Formats: sequence, C-alpha cells, structure tokens
Amino acid sequence: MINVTERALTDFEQVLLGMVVSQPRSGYELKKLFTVTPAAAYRPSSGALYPALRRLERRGLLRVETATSAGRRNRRVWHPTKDGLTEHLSWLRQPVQPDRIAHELPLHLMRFVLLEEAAPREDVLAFLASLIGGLEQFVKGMEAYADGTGRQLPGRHPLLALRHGIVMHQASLDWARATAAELAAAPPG
Amino acid sequence: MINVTERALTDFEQVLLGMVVSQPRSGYELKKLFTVTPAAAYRPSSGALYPALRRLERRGLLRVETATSAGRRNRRVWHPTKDGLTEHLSWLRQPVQPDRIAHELPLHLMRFVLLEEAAPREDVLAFLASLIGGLEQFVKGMEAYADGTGRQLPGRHPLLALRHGIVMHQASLDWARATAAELAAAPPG
DNA sequence: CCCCCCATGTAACATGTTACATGATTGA
DNA sequence: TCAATCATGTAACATGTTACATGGGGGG
Repeated sequence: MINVTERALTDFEQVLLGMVVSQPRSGYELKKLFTVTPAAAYRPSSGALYPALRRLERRGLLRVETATSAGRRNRRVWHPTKDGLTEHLSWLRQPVQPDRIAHELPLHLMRFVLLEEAAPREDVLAFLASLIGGLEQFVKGMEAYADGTGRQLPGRHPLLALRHGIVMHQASLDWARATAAELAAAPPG
Repeated sequence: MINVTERALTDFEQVLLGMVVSQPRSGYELKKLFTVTPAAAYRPSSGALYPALRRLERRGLLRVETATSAGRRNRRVWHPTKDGLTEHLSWLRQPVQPDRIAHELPLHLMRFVLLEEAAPREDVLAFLASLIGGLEQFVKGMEAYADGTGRQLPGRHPLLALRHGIVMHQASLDWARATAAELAAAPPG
C-alpha cells in the first residue's frame, strides 16, 4: 500500500520500526535493546543500525527529532509516521507461513511481544491461532517425512537430527497452546 | 593452522566443505542437498553456492575434477584436499559455546550429522557432552534472568516469550541427553 | 516446438561486519 | 589524566539475493 515499487522491508527493518512504534527511541537506545536479554540472538552493529533507520526515514515510515539535553551530546530520537504505524500493524497481522516456521520462529516471538502494546487482544489470539496451526502442520510434516523418506537416510544421525527438530517445535507448539489458553482466560491487561 | 592470515570460514563454507568431505559432489548436487529436507532452513542460490566453492578452492581446501558423461553437460565434481579434511575435522571438534547456543543450534545439528561419518564415536559423545553442558548453562541463565530482571519487564508478553526460549531449549537438552544415552549404549555402527 | 530438468555461472544491487572517527561527560 | 559510557556515524570489504545468461538433453 505504502509504496508498491519499493522492496519489502527486511525483518530487521520491521523489528526496528516496531520498537519505535512501541516507543520513540534514539539509535543508541535501540542498539542497547538488542543487548539486554541474555543470549540476545542478534546485536546489530552501528553500520547496520544507523543506515537502516535512514532507510526507514527515506521511505517516510520514520521521522527524527533532535533532542538536546544539558551537557550531553544531542540524541536523534526516532518517531513513527502515520505510514510507519500502518506498515507495522500490517506486518504484525500477517499470518504465520507454515513452511517458513523453522526459519522465522524467533521473528514470530518478536511479533508476539510487539503485538501486546500495538494491537487488541483479539489480534493476539488470532496470531497465536495462526502460529498453532502453522506449528501443527510443520510438526506433522516432519513426522511424516521421518516415518517415510527419512527412514532411508544413510546412518543414524540424520534421523536423530530430524527428531530434534520435531521435539523442539512440539515444545513450541505446547507453549503456544498454553499461552493462548492463558491469555484467553486472563483478565484484559 | 592452514593459513592464519585468511579470515575464518563462514558457517556456510564449513557446511559445504563438510558435505564434500562426506562425499565428493558437484555444485548442483550440493544445491539439491539443501532442498531435500522438508522446510529446509536454507536454500543457497547459485550466486552464493558457486562463488563459495571457488573460495574454498582458492584456499586450497577443495579441488575440482571435471566429470564427463555421455550426452550430458560436464559436471564439476568437488573433492576435499588434505588441508580441507584437516580444517573440517577441526571444525567438527570445536566445543559448543554456551552464549551462542541459541544462534548456532541448527549448525550444531549439522555438525552432529557430519560427525557420524567423519569422526569416531568418542568424538560424537564428546560433542554431545559439550552440547549438553552448553544447553544446561543456557537454560539456567535464561531461568535466572526470568526470575530476576525479567520480572520487571513491562507487560506480560516479554516474559512469556522468554519462557518460550526456555521450553524450546529444554526440549533440545532432553533430546541431547536421550541421544547421548542411546548412542553410548548402542552397538557401534 | 516448447518447456522442463540438468548444470554452471555472472552482474547489479542491497546489506552486513569490522574497524575506525568524532566528540562530550563522568568517575577513579 | 585515563578509561568508560554516551552517541552517531563512515569506509572498506565480503557476502548474499534476484535476475539473467548459457547450453545440452528428454518428453509431450
């Protein structure tokens, strides 16, 4: 909608945009946000972060305000534009693609976190339902492959590795079901 | 050892090298290998694959033989050199780094598969022991964070997402323990 | 005849990492 | 004074994706 001729935003750009939507922040704050959690999956370098923010600005999804504060170097605080908010909400609402679930699971968890503040509970439950469906399909597909073609694989390790994928995603599925039940039952935040 | 001044091989290059060590193959065969498994995590493009093979050749880790076959376009079949084999074995034996485990788990599973043919059982068990130790540390660290700092996170979703990471890696840990026990007990392949 | 599979590769482009540059303030 | 933290950024370089080029063979 926003601009059809432009390429799609990268995952990293979508996450940055979401963090700014959740709260206006400077590049430095964003950088630290990735560092906080133990074993943060990705810590963007300056050379990745600052150009990405500029790209989002050039597309009209972010705007920047220079914040002066006594005795400090100026911070450049990024805010979402109306188009930025629209784009982010559209990304948050995209259904889970079952065939990409192994690759995108960390991203889906990021979406789950960002959904809490940006969208109503019904969107959160719709997301979890989509995630549950995708994981079910994925696990079933892996099990079918393991019981069929997988048994012809040479040696023992390939099948054992396949089982690893199954048990991990089964654990993810269990989590998603329990979480959906919990959120559906809990009083609204 | 092989050449200190060169950069370290990328993960992708290590995996390619390992696949060639396991059996000499052409670029096209390697490309298909990534496609076989359901929901293959990564499918390299030609533009990634062929240059990577050339880089490995330039480093003296691979050599190529042109295989002619009646009525077919010539295939270029890659073989490991002595240095290539050494490098691969060294990679296979590297211990698991607990702080990178979330990021590198799929790679470790790849190593587990490649270890079966390339190294004796004691190396496989050493690898699994290292993986188990890393996962234990990782899970404990995540749990400590969740019970400490994590409780101060705003909203419910961040903590729920943290729990997702914990249950997934706990499932991985369970798998590693069961697999180590199974392989230690089973007759040698 | 056309399309698909085999099989290898290049060119343009976007993005990422590493390392460096810059500059102010706080605390030992 | 020196180091660390705050804070933003660039330059060189390597790598990846997308799309295209090339060319032979088999099947409908």
